[in-house]
Amino acid sequence: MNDKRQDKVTITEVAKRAGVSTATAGRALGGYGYSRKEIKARVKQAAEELGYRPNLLARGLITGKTKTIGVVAGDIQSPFYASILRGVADVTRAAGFGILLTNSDERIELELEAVQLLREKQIDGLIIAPSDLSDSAHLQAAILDGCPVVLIDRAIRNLAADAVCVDNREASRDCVARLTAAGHRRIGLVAELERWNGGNVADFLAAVASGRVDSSTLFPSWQRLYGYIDALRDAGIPVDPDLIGRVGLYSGEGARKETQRLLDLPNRPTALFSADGLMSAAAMGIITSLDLQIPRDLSLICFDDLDWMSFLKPGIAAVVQPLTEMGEAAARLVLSRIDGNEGPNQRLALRPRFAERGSIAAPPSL
Amino acid sequence: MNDKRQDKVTITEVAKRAGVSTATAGRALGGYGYSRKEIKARVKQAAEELGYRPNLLARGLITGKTKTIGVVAGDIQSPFYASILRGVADVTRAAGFGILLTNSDERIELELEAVQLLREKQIDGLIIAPSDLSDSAHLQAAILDGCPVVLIDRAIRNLAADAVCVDNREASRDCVARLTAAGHRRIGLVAELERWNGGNVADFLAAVASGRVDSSTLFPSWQRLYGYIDALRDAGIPVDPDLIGRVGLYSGEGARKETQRLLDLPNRPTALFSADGLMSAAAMGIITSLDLQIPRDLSLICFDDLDWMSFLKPGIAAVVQPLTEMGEAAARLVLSRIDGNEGPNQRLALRPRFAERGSIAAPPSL
DNA sequence: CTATATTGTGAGAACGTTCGCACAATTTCG
DNA sequence: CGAAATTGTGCGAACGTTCTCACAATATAG
Repeated sequence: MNDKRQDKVTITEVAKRAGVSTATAGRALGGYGYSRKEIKARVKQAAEELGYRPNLLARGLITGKTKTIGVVAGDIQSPFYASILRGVADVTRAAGFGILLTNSDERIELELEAVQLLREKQIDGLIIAPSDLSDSAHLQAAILDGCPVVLIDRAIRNLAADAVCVDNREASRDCVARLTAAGHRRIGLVAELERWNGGNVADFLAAVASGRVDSSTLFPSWQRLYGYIDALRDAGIPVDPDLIGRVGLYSGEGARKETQRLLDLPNRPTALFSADGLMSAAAMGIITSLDLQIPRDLSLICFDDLDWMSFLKPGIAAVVQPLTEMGEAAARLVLSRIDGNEGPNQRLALRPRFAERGSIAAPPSL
Repeated sequence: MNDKRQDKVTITEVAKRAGVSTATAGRALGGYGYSRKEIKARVKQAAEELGYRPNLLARGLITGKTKTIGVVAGDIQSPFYASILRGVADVTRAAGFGILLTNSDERIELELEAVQLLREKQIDGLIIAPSDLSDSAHLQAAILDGCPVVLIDRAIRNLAADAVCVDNREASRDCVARLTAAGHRRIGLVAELERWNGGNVADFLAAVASGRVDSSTLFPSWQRLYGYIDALRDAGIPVDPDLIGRVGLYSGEGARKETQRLLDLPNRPTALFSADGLMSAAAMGIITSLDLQIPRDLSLICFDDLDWMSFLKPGIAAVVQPLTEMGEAAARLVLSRIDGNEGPNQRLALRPRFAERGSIAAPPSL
C-alpha cells in the first residue's frame, strides 16, 4: 500500500476531532440514522476544518450503490449523442449522480468491453444505444443481476428493458408524404442500411411486402426506409430499388457515393430524403458540388435537424428529434428503476417535430 | 446491508472452487505477484464458470487507484467538446481507463460541484476546461492532493498544471491578416467577450495598447480579439471599437443581435470575423436573412470549423482546430502524470489549420 | 406510574479486494 | 556444494465507510 494519497483525511480523524465515534460521525455526515443537532454541527465543523472528503468507493462497497450511471454512446463525436448526453447529464446531475461515459463506435465488441468495464465499476444503471439488436445476452445478464438497462434510440425485441425512441417509421412516412403531396414521383433515399440481414435491401422489400417485418425493433435507418415504403404505397407509387441509396456502416464516403449515383441517374430523382445527419451532410456536399438548386432542381428533406439547416438559403426541411428530451427521459427512467420501481417496461416514443423551411417544391419539369 | 446485489460472485468463491487461497486467486486474476501457470489456468476457469467480475471499488480502495479520468466539459452539447471527448475517450480506452463525465455549463459553481464529486469518486486525474481563470483554488487543492490536472482549451496563470491549447492569438491574427491583405479596412468581429474584467472591451483595448495584458492565459475569445488587434495594427489600420461585436456569456441571441448591429452600420464592415462556432452559426443566420452574398457583399472567416462550412456555396474560410488531437494530447498528458511522470509542466499549443475555401474576396466598391 | 416506542451512541463486523510478510520450494551463482 | 536469489503460497491486516445490535436516555401512551 505504498501508492497512497498523502494527507488523506478519513472519518476516523473527523470523529476524533469532534469527540465522537466513527459511527456517529458517519451518521452526522452521511445523513442516515440519528444524531443530535449539536453533535451534527460539531462533526461538520471538524470535517470542514480538516478538509474531509468522503471516499465514495468505500461507501459504494458497503451500500452496494455508487450513484453512477453508465452510458454507452454509439459515437460520442456526433451531435446526436452530444445532445442526448446533455439531457442525461442534466437529469443525473440534479439527482447527485455521475456519468461513466463509454463509446461503442457502433461495434458490438467495443460495446461488450464497455458494458463489462462499467459493470466492474459497479454502475447503478445503464443507458445504452445498442449497436447490435440481435446480440443482447450481455444486457440480459446485467438486468438479471439487478442492473437496470434503458435502451436509447433503438429497441431490442425480447429484452425486458425500458426504451426511449422516436417513431421513425411514422416520421419518415410523413416526410415522404410531403414530397408525394408536392407531386414527386421519383424520390431518392440515402440511408445507412447495414444492420438487417447483412444489408440486403431486396430481401427487406420482399419481407415488408409479405408482412414479415416487425418495424418496432429495427434499427432507426431501416424504420425510416419502412416509412418511405409506406408513403410511396399510400401514394400508389411503386418502390424503385434504384432510388434507394444504400450506405454501409457509418460511412460519409458511402453516402457521398450513393448521393452521386442517385443524382447521376438518367431519370434522376426529383426529391431526396436523407435518413440521418451523416447522410444529410454528405448529400449536401454532393448537391452543392453538382450546382443543383434547392428546391428548384431537387427537393430535400433531412431526418435529424442540424444547425446549418436553418440558415442555408433556402432553409432545409428537417425532422427535429427531441434529443435532449430523449436523454432526459432515459435518465429519469433509469433513476426510477434504481429507486426500486418495478412497474412494466416502458417503451417511450417521443414525437419529433417537422421544420418546414424552404426545401420542398413541385418537381421540376424535365 | 440489505440492498445487496444478488448472487454476486466474489474472489473467495473462485478461490474455493479452484482450491487455492484468495491471495493466490487474486494474484492469478489480478495479474500481480507470482502464480504457477497451472494454478492460473485453474483459477481463470473457475472464475469463468462462476461468472466472476472483479469489484473495482474494492480494488480502488486498496490500491488507491481507480483507472478513471474525470472530465469537466464546458458544454457537452457543443460539437467542440464532442470532438475533444472523442480524442480523450480513444486514448483512455486504449489504456483501460474509464471517463467520469461532468458538465460545467461554463459556470464556476457547477465546476466546483463537479470537481468535488469527481474527487470523492477518487478519480486518478482530471481534464478540465476551466470556466473561470481567476478562481482556481479547487484545482490547486487537487494538484496538492496528488490528483493530476490537465487544462484544455485555456490555461491558468500560476497553476502548476499541464495545458493543451491552440495559439488563438496567432491564428486569429492570421485570419484577419488575410482579410487586410484582400484589401479590407473595415473588419467586424463577433466574439463572446465576457470573461475579462467584466467584459470591458474599452479597458481591454487600453490595456493592450499599454502592454499590460499577458495573452497566454486569457480566455480564447479574448485571445482572438488580441490577434484581431495585432493584425489591424500590422496593417496600419486603427481599431474601431464600433466594429467589435461584444457578445455576453454563451449567447446565440446576443451574437445575432451584434451581427445585425454590425451589418446595419452606415459604414458597414466589408468583412466579418466570427470568433467561435456559436458566433459563426448565429452570424450565418443573420447574413442569410439579410440576403448578403458571400464573398461579394461580405467576406467571412470563422474561427472553428463546422461541417456546413465546407458544403455551403461558396465554402466558408475557417480555422480548423485539431480538437480530437487536443483531447488525445490531454489524455496522454494526464495518463503520463498518473504513471508518475514528474517532469516540468507542459503547455502544448497545437497548430490549427486554415481552410481557405471561398468566402474571402476584395471589398465591394460601395 | 409502568410499559412501549423513539431517539441516540459506541463497538465491532462487514464489504471485496490487495498488500506485506513468514515460510517453503526451486533455481542460480560463486 | 552451499549461499543467495527467485518463484510461489497462505494468513491476516488493511482500505474507509456503513450497518447491525446492544445498551442508554428520553418521550409517549395506556
